[in-house]
Amino acid sequence: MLKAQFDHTNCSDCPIRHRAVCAHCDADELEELEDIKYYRTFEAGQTIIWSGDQMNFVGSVVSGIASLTQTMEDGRTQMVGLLLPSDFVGRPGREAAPYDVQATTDVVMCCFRKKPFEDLMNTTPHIAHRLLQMTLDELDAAREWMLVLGRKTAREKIASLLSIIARRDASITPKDKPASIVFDLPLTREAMADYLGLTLETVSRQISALKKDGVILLEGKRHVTIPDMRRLMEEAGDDSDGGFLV
Amino acid sequence: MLKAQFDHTNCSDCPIRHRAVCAHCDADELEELEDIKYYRTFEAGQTIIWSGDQMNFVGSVVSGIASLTQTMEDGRTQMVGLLLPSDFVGRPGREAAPYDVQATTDVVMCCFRKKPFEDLMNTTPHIAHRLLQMTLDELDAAREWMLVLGRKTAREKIASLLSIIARRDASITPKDKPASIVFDLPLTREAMADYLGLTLETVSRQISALKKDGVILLEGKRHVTIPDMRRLMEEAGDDSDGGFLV
DNA sequence: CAGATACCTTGACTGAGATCAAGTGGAAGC
DNA sequence: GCTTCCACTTGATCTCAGTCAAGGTATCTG
Repeated sequence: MLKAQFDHTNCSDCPIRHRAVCAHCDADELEELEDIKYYRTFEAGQTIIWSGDQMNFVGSVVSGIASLTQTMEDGRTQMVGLLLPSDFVGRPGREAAPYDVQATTDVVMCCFRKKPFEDLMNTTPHIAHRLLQMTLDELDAAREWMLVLGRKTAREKIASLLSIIARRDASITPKDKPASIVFDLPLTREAMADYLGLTLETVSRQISALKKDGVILLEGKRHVTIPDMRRLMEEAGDDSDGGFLV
Repeated sequence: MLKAQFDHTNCSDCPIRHRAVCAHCDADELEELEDIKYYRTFEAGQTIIWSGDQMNFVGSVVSGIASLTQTMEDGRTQMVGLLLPSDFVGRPGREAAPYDVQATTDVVMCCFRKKPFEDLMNTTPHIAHRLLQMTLDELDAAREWMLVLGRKTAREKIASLLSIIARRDASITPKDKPASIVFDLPLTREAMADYLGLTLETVSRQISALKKDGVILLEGKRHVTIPDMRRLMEEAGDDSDGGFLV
């Protein structure tokens, strides 16, 4: 069942080589990383790290999608981060994990044992610097999301999520066709609800409404076409051009 | 009107010396910082940085409280960060500011011109490392807040905010009296609403309700006493001991 | 093939919080 | 002392999203 697209073993062939925490490393530094890295795969639905657990590794998502979630005692859950390929997992300098990390799809991770990685960080400014930039980007994304959670309507929330996923895909697929964007939703309705602070019924209703109004086209339950990205952005409440990040 | 508690000019006397971005700097490094630093004061209500503006400085909050806010075209606003003394403002490596930064109370900032600070960061691992830790802390706080915004009830939101403010004060005032905590709210009802994703009427109603139920005591509109911190934490939905940061 | 399961949709009703509106209390200004 | 203003409170009503419930569809299993 786990058919990981996982056919490289050294960093130079790595699909996230130029975007992950190792992006700015030179050949020597990469060699040091090679020594402490190992790959792990996780099936969709599996928990990668439990909140409160000791973290003994950090690493990068190579392929697939993982999510960070917080859960209250009574079961209410909120997704607080979506980890895409090249995103970093774990926190140098902290013992215990603050959130659950779950594999939303099948996931391949490039892991580093925590202690050696921390040592390497202290001697390799390229890594520390890159990690700071990535963390600042994540902080911006988290704050962007706070606006979505705090002030947007259900319809705007769905549109916001779709536009984030669409934009991510757009950055991977050619940019010269901004006309119509096509992608598969990597999340179930329930996962979307957890991300958006909604119930899955509301998610379903709003997706149906956006479909009825022609903002999106649906084929099956997951295959989405955005005929007019500008229209979607308006529905999301992010007027026009304002670019924000995943 | 602006009576800044601002009676130091060199770093060794600085009240945030041990907690700000300069915390780990040694004497030599501090001297370099002294050369590029300058102080600015802002009155309550003043905007320190406008979203989209070129940022030509970064810096630390020395005293007072500032807030990061995002605003939609139709006027809906969401506060996405609360900056307390020692918190860092600005983002090395980015040109434009992503949010408005506003002085909630009178604020004193220790500013560094951006370019020299970036240069210094590249040559001073102590600063870069400290900034990474602070950014990771802020990211944790932002994600904690996402749970509040996405999944908590109005009453729980208010209790969460009060417990954050109480905990911050507790970390400044002596710890040996966990029995009853007293502080002044540094935010208007409207600012609380913007932070919590509520309306100011709902904030007012829930504060009244918590008062009526004996969870808090109010003297005037701003002076709060928490007779039983554990009770407040329960109301916030953060069961018992689970510690989280400002 | 029947039955189970996971994921999704839709409908009817409810309720928490928003909205609209009026009023209170205290400080500042004339 | 009176007015004005601002921050806040309280009440009445409305509405959006939650809750509860039923049903649909595709995939998997024995």
